[in-house]
Amino acid sequence: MSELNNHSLRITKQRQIILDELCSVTSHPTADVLYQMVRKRLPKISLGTVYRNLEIMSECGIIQKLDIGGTQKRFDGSAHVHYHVRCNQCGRVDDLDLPPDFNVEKAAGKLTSFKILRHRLEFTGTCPECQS
Amino acid sequence: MSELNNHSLRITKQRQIILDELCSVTSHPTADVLYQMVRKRLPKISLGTVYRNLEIMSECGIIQKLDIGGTQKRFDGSAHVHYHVRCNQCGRVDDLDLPPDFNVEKAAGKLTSFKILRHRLEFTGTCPECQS
DNA sequence: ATAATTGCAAACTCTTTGCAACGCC
DNA sequence: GGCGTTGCAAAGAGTTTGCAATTAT
Repeated sequence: MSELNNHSLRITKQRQIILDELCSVTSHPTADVLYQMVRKRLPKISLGTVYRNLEIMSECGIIQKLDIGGTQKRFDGSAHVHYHVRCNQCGRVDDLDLPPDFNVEKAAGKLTSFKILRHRLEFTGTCPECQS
Repeated sequence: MSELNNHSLRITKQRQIILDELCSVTSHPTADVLYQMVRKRLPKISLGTVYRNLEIMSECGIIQKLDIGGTQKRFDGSAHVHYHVRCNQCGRVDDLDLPPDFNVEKAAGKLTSFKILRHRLEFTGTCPECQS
């Protein structure tokens, strides 16, 4: 799948608007939420197109696909490495800008015969709205 | 090894054998792999029963449901907090017994208005078999 | 006795895919 | 014009659920 990098990605209005909408937002929307957002500007777009483009853009490293707890994948318009908090009640996902700890990858590397490539740290908590 | 007693949970042979098989293994099987394992001892068991019991037992804290990358959930017969490495090529998941770092939860708590409850640290790497 | 649990199959949710028409380069 | 991309709908994968029969306590 990494040969997608060699494909010339065309700039279609669908792709542009999906990326626009995703980047316009600090939440980490699921594909269907993003689909609803995009439909306000492109009423005829299909959900399949949204999925296809999110897949392609995350493979190209333009965006991130998040595989956080919960049944649906979420998408992040920012490609830089950072951590996340997920609300155990409503599922909301926020960024958590703790500095990425790459030393922990070295420590892990000493405990396993896996060749460590990256790590993911996720917090579960209760968001302010759900605390009341 | 975990016990089923203590809850209002009945000890059925299905439940007992599912737990037995899960605990007999250091891998982190998906529901369908575990189903195949259990079927060798209980050929008439249904996949739904396996799913139902894994759900119930993880809710009771007897086992853990892992929501690691990949399309299927995985299950861990051990309920103690620990980290995991997942192979980016074959999907195999191993334990990684780095001591859980609860200080990171305190640090995170200072950066967010979420009330932090727990954290999850997962590594991605290439397993020995896939390195060749 | 009675309430939890089971097997079965159908339903459900999320995501992917085949295909003919379309549109960017 | 060529070929990547789209909309549509159907298929796929994984999991959950309704129900009547069964079983643990």
